[in-house]
Amino acid sequence: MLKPLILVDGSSYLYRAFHALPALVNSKGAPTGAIYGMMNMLKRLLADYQPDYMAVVFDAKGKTFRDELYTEYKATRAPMPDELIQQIKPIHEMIKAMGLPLVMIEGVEADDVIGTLAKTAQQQGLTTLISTSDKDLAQLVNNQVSLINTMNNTLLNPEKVKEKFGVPPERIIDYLTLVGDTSDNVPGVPHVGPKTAAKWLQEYQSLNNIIAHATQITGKVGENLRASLSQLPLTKSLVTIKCDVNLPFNYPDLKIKSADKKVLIDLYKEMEFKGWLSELLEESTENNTNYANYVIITSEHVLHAWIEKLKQASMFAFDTETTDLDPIHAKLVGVSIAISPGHAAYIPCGHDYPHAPSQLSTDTLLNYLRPILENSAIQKIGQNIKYDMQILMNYTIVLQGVLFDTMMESYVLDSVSNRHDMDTLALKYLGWRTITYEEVTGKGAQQKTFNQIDVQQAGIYAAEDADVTLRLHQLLWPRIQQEAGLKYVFEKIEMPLVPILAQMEHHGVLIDPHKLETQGKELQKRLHKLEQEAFLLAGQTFNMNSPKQLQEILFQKLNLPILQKTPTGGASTADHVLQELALDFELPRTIIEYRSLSKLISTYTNRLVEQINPVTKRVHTSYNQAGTATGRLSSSHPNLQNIPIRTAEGRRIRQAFIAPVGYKIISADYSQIELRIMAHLSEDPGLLHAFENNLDIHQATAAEVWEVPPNQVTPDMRRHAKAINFGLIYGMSAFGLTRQLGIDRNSAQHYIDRYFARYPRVKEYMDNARKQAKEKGYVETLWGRRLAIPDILASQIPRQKAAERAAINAPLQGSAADIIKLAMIQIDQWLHEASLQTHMIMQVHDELVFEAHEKELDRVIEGIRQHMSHTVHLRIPLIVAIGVGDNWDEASQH
DNA sequence: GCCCACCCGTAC
DNA sequence: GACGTACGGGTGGGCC
Repeated sequence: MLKPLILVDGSSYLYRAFHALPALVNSKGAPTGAIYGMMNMLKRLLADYQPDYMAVVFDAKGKTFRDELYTEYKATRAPMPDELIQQIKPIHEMIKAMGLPLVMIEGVEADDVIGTLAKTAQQQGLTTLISTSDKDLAQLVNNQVSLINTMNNTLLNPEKVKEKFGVPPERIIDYLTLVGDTSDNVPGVPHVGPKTAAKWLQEYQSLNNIIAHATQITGKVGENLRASLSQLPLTKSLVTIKCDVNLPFNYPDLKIKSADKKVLIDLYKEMEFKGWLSELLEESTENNTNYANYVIITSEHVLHAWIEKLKQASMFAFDTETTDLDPIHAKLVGVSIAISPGHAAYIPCGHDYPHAPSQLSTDTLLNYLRPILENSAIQKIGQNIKYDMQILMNYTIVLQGVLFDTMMESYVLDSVSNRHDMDTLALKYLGWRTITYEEVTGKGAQQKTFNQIDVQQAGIYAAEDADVTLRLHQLLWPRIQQEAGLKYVFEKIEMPLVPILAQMEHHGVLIDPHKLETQGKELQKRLHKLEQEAFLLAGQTFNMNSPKQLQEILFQKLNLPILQKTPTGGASTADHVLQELALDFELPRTIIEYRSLSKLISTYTNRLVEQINPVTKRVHTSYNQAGTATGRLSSSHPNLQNIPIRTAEGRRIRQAFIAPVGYKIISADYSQIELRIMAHLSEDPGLLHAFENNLDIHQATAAEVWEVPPNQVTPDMRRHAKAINFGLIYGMSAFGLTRQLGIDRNSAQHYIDRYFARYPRVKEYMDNARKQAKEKGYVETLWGRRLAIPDILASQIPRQKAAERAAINAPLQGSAADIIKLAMIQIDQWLHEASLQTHMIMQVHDELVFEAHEKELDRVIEGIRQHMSHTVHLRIPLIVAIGVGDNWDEASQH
């Protein structure tokens, strides 16, 4: 069988690669993401089909026949982004260097070149595979021509075209004529989309026949069709791909030539595609690979030599390999180190599959490493080193001298991109595709733990991790050093916090499982009763946990009014909707109660007990230090930052967070910290005055907005003022306030106007935040942490508005995060220096929780208060509310 | 059985 | 679309 001719729609792929893939840049700042994506796709095609003939076709300059026919053709298309333009020349060079025929014909669109080539090939009896992501090309499909979408590996043959569009390939032109193409600014019949077009074509077979029966088609779309009749021929000629273009070459010119490796190597170097570069170098020199200088150490004398090297080195990168992602359960399997780029070693100590080679024992290894790891004068680099710190704690090693964590370097440079794992960073910054953990261990049911992995294979993987960590640091650290604010945040906030979080996670929080189990059983009973009640009211049984089924019962069966839709168009059953319905109906009331209990039981009572470590009797959360866009921490497994507090039933969960015998729980939280930061940043006299005098801020706000003396503020006024204050922090609109307070739009707007009249500098702050985001693309915290606001220039207005709200909120939330992090660092240092037996065990954004020894209670409370209040100095005081108790709930009552 | 989008609810 | 930042449970549909 002859190999197929492959035609690549280069232009469409370049666009898709550009938008779908992360925006890579090389160290000179040149964008390379689209090039990388395009090359990836071409390499896949070559590997999958091993073609002899191929053409990579791009649009070229010059007006086409479509521009002549229709002056508005592609008129609404946004100009090509600069980052993409810069990548076009390199990708053309790279394609040529690979030996692939590059086709660009002035005045002819890529589609028409592809159509013509496919037709010619067919006449010669060849099969053709067109690689594209553009659906318009489906019109070319027949028994000898199919489309392949290399992005998701889907093949479109005639049957698949029918399946996808509802019409066969020979009707695709008719279909496209009816639907039109908004991206090319080609008009179809208004309000006719894929569904209607397919329906009509099934009914009338062809466009011509539809036109002939246009008068029979009823409704608004029928009218639209009749109104469009005169313009349909134009649309048809615009969407029809020309298959008879004059081509200045012959089929043999499309033969793939051998690659020019020298040119390719230079290009890969320029783009910093290190993985492909090493592949090529490996091919040409056989032995020069990235991994050539990785060694596996299994003898004491070799290890000894490396230990000497480490003592000499000014810094090194290291990484631990273990049996478990969860550091509490993990056992050490090996350690890797890198002392200069490419110069790395793996020391296995815990591989235990059948016939594993002899290794150093964990004890021997750690005895050699301990003096190095505990020596703070020897600088270490890690990737997510909090994890490695905890592993070493399990072996009583206290890691010192960790100055750099590449995960935190990445986070400080760009807190908005939410991936800071090593594989992502290596690709983004080094163009290096690392061996992934899954590639080594497999996944799903067959996944092995690292101790079962072949030592040789593990060695390459592990040594690469250390090597890449070192290289990432060498690239990222200079970028941080250039910016004083980022340097401060990295050196004085994030890195000192790493060992503190490691210690908090390691220490854990004591939980009383019996309390939770008792509560769980009670809740289960009540839940069952509520369920029976609901079934009676609904007149049938259904799954109360399913919003979908619930929605059918409420709005279809019982015909209750639909008060709000979900973002995807369904009828919402969210709490506030049910609250409203509950005024008139009984079932929603039952559902509300069921939901709140069901939430408690599934997320808290049951799950929390399951997550207690059987050995320590504690839960060991994991704080993600690089997880939020604003600088806050997040917590998971379990999430200790969303334990209920608002309801009595919820607070029973907190009662299960207990102190061990001889200890008490202390809870200390900053009062109104974000509003205080708003006062500081805006320098608004009204706000400053309120906080300087430690007034009840919501009462003071109410007094200002309603122009009454503070002592005449009613509870309702205060409640409204509180909602306004919170709303402000979030950049809320009059609409939002309307919904929050259940008042009409005009009153809401009036409140907001009054507020800004009374606190004019707050308004100024907000305008400035928007302005800075627009000008610089980011806003900053008080300490110079940068918070990117990428959507601020988005074309969709709602996204832009959301970005503006984020720009207002981020400096407030982020500065508060900076403050509490600084406080944690100071308090931790003080607790150590004073040799106190008190442990910091949780952080909940504006609250710190401690386990304090009873005999030092008074001293610790006063110390915590002093440190938290005076960590930083703002224009107004920071007030800290502190409570003590046998459990977290008691400690939260101040 | 695994993965993911969606809806919903908890915290600050 | 309408109030910022998170994590996570259950459902239900798609995929292998």
